[in-house]
Amino acid sequence: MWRRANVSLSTVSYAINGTRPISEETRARIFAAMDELGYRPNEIARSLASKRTRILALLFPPGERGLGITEFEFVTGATEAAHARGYHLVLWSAALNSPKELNHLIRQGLVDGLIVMEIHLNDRRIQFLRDNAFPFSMIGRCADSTGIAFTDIDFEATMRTAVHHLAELGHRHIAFINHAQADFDAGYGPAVRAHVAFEQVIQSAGLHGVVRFCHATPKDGYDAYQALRVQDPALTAIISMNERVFPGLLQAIADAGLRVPHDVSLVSAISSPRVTELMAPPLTTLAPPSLELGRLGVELLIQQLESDPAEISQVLIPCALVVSGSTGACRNAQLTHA
Amino acid sequence: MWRRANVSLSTVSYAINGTRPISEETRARIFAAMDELGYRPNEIARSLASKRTRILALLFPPGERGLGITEFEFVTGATEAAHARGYHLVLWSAALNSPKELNHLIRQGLVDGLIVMEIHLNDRRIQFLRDNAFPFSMIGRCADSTGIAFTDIDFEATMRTAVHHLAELGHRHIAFINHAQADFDAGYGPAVRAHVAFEQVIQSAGLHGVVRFCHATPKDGYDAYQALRVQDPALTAIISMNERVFPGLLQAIADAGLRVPHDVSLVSAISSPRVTELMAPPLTTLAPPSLELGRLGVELLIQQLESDPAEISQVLIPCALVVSGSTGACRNAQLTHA
DNA sequence: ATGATTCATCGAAGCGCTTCGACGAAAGTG
DNA sequence: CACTTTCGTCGAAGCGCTTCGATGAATCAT
Repeated sequence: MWRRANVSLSTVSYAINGTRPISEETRARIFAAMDELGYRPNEIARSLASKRTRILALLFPPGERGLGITEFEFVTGATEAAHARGYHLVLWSAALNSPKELNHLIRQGLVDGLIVMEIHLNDRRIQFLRDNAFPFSMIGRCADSTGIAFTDIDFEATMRTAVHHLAELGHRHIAFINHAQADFDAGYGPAVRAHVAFEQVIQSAGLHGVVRFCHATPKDGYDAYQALRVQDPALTAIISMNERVFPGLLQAIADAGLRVPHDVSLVSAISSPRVTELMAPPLTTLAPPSLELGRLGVELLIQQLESDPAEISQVLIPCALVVSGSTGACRNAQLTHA
Repeated sequence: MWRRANVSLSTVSYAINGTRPISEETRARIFAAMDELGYRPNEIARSLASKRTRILALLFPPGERGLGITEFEFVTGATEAAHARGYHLVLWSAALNSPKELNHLIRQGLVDGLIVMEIHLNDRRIQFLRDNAFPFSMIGRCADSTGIAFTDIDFEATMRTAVHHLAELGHRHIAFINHAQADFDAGYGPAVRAHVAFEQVIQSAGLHGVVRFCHATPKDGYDAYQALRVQDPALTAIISMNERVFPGLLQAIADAGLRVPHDVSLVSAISSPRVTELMAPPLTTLAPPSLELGRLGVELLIQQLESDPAEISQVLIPCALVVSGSTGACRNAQLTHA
């Protein structure tokens, strides 16, 4: 007990948590004793007594989409934000993304709330959490996200930036290579939203666009370029959601006797410049604000947890355009106008 | 209370934990009631009572070394292993890598043990944990790792694989591009061990080797190649620890009127094929067993925690050689022999 | 049969905190 | 100056489990 500072156990608690007023003199005595003895309150005991663990869980994506750097930065950003707010972050991985598994985990009472990522338009996990009124926030969003705190990429603004960048360089015929058809059909958020945004922006800018789904392999990238040329022979620029198709794309372009960016401009959407700068030429990239998204995922959850009438915020952030060696003036700006 | 199954609270506890024998019939009744009511024992309460939280912390590396995929896979592997063993994994990030911060965290009693990564030869964190007899395992190892559970890349075997691969192709003059001098001087494990291993393997194979430190930028890669050519004009192969130097390396080689792999072979050591396959040509790579290392970090810690006279294991795993387009037969195999 | 074991179960005492109600003492009110 | 407030502190009652010692029933050896 806290005979060391001549106060009762409860007084120590009040001093640490600021739950009740404590005289300046007593508080000082307590803190002095605390670090004299190197004392740290036991988190587990506090959690049990207060019914708040100050532990958050990040629901981890399953396998391997993209190169993982983006996801990794979510984790990094979230971890940092959590620490900054005095919370701990635990990782819950893929397999348990079924409602049943999820149920087991949240019933354990280990965490105060969840950050969910890799959201699909109709996500069973989200529906489950909502039904059970368990606190959570999303990195991404579903079809109907009313009343749910989330942060996501602003796909519309991002696509507008990409298309305008190309349009300013004189490109009129632009292709969009999306994730695989299966991802789109499964309602994977980025695949659907970027698709919709692309068509919208192309149309309102009066440009000519073609779209195509593509698996994340060089081989499929190669085939995709050939198919696209058939779909639109006047094609001079390509925006791709998946960085792994570029080797194939570049090869196909070279095989066609064309050069990047002289004949064809390339933009890598939603990927890390750390990766795309390795390619030759280094790719113009729309870099997602991954650290920020991770950070916000945590912030929005904590806000919801700590504000009395739970506040729900929704934040969209566009990707940053990093212009590099794969985009340039359209070779035949006049021709395509005709 | 557990009137639902007509047993006492303690009997339920024994049934769940297997702490004492329970008749088959009673156990069945208990489990039936459990999932009828959707009951999950409260982890926090168990932790408080049992003084074991079944939570492990992964001490996260700070900033940005490499492209992060390797580190990310540590995290993924560790998370999965932890779940498989019924543990939770929390992330503790960089800033708190000082002993003082670390002390605060472990005194909170939140975690049973630590997995530490990005180990330096003389790591203050390790010294601190050892002095305080706090359970931990390392991904990596320090100068004196006796009595500490760790898993690490087998740099010697890895380097042998790389050099032999090149030697079989006829290369006799091989360069090694290490991390930055500062990392080496700071005793960063991979930088030091790979370096030593390279020189050792080169010597015992009777080859000619040159080594060089290099910052992780294309610009420094470019300069490094030029300097290496001066150091050894007969150079025909380069092994680099850092994938980010390759664009510069490739550029410098092209500027010298040479081609990869026709004139110069390139090997990317300790990096992800997922990244190096994006380059042109795709790079021959020594892929670290990252998932496995993450998994083992957890396994070794748990083994230590659960075995009665704490067992300490140490496991080295070599990188896998993934041969790709950047290595080929040495152009002037005969010439260099002279 | 009878005492000695073993087996399955129960009740009670914590684990180290938070939080509620209470209680003196100092301060404000008419 | 008696009377209500406010302030700072204390003791005790849990939080939901694990674990220890104990108990009664069934099993075993003699």
